Formats: sequence, structure tokens, C-alpha cells
Amino acid sequence: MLKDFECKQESYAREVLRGKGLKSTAQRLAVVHVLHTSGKSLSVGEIHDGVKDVLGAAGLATIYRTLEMFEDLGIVQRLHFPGGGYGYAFSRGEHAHHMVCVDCRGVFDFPECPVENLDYASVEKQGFRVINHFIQLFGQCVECREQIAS
Amino acid sequence: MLKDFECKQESYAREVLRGKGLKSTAQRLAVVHVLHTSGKSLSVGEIHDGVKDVLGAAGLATIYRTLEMFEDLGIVQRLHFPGGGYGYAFSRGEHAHHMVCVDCRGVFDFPECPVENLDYASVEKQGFRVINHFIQLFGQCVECREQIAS
DNA sequence: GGCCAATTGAAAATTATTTTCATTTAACTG
DNA sequence: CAGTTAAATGAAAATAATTTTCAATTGGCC
Repeated sequence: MLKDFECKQESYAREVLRGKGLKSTAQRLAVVHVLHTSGKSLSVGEIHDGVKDVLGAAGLATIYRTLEMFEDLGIVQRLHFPGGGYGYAFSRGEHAHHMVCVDCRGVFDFPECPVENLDYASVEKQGFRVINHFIQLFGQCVECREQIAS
Repeated sequence: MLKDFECKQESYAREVLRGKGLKSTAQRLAVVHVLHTSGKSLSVGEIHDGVKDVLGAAGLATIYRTLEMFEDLGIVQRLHFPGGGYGYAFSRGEHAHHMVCVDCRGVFDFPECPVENLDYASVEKQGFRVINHFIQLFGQCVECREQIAS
């Protein structure tokens, strides 16, 4: 990677990768770069295009491999859309949920975790032990709302 | 459909379909039957197999078409799994969330909606208007926990 | 700089999904 | 109940998405 400066997100990814003994390749860092600069959730194809813009060329298989790995590492999060289809958004490892704009697919942080403070009593009465949860809010962001209004 | 008895779920689907001017075909009712009797979320392929068991034969394209339509009608709900992949579970139209057992893929109702009583103030301060949300809890059901313990 | 395991890319293989179109069928009508 | 008709089905082809394979390349370390 021939860059003098690296954004925080890239350094973060580098760190996580190193921690696992994995290589910080140009392709992997480009994926991080593309995702976090877009501020949106992107499809695999969009990420591939973005990485090609950055590096000149990139194999699609590598993008798939990278995204799968990044999801395991908590560097990205996979989001599913109501009408079908999915995308990836940059994400630091910490527990967080997202609001997704259904128009621009922009991703915004949702600070609280509505499940954390939840009373699991009723649930666990059924004997179900909750390990994990997935939450996504869908709606419209300011820009998209204003655009429609005008 | 050459059946004398129909379960509630099938009658319900029939009703919804009729309400929309859609036909209650043997294939569609079989999809409902397979899903609700399994009590689990099933993949498209599993549903296809189940429907073939019931009817002797069934086209895969029909299964895809039916599931997409049923999701729009609220008759089924699409669930996504942590490791990738997805399945469908029977669901009556009402707003409900599910707990999914990561071992057996069993689906259990989660009675409360943790987002409903939520204070959206902090969110809407950012100008984001929440339209919809998607929640799924993952964990282990009683049976699967006991199986592992033994 | 050189080594080596990890990673990549291109192509092939596989899998998943959608479309097309001729045939069949559910629901309505008389 | 037979006849009509638009909706729905199934089989196959077409398309799209994802994964695998394997030879060539590269990042991290000495």
C-alpha cells in the first residue's frame, strides 16, 4: 500500500489483522477505505467497484473472502434490507446497532441497545437462552426526507 | 387440494389469499403446511422437499414465487442466520419477533417488542425517521441445551 | 534482500435465483 | 356441474451469485 496517511479505520483494521496473524494487504485495506468513506452500506459488487477504483484492479473472489473474514473479525457488519438483498457496513468490534436509510442506504449509529436492558424473564421462562441478537432500524435520513419534500 | 381437514394456519392463508384475489393452490397451501408443522425455519430447498413430500412433485420456481409473495402478505417471515444463509418461518400478519435456536433452527415467539416502547428521541434528534425495524434473537432452545448437557 | 506461508486473481465449477412460455387449474358464472 | 378465463404452475433455459482451484504474487519477518 503506497499511502503516506492512513485513516483511523484502516489502522484499526491493520491492528485487528495483525492481532490474528493475518496480513494487511492492499486489497483488505482498500475494502475498509471504501466502506468507511462511503458512509453507506454497500453491496459486494459496489465494494468490488470501489476497490478497483482505488487499486486499479481487484479480484471479486478476494472481495468475497475479505468480507467474510471481516465479518468474523467484527470489522464489518452485514445488513439485510427489507426487500431482499444485503450489504456491508464498516463497524468497529463493539456492540452496536444501525439505522439504515431505505433510500440512500446510509448507515447511522443507533446508540442504545434496546435489548440489553430488556427483561429476558418471560423469554427464559420458555427455557430459551439468548446468546445474541440482531437489530436493525429502517427509515429515512434527513437528507432523503428533505429531498422528497422538495 | 384433496384434504378434508385444514389446520388453522392453512385457513388463515386461504383467507389472506382470497382477500387479495389470489388463488389458494395446492402448492401454496402445502408451503404453509410444511412450514407450520415443522415449527422451524426452513430453507427454500427444505421447503421444496417438504412440498414434494406432500404433493408428490412441485416446481422449485413455484416455491420461490410463493415464498416471495407470502413474505409480502405477512404469511411468512424471512430470517437470517448469523453464519450466513436464511430461512422462512410461518408467521401471522401481526407484528412479532422471533427467537431462533442456532442449533435446530427452531423458531419461538418473542412476545414483547423491545423497540416499541423505546425512546426514539435520541434517534430522531439526528433527523432519522424510523419506519420499520428488524429484530431477531439467537440462542438455544430447551431441547438443544439438554442434548448438549447430556 | 531473501524466505515462506498467506494471499491473490483468473477461470472454472458450483449453487442460487429468475425468466420464459406452453400447459394446467382455481374460482367464478350461468 | 360444465364452461370460461385469468392466474398459477412446471420444466428448461437463462442469468446471477458465490465458491473453489491452483499457479503466481506479496507481506511480514529474519
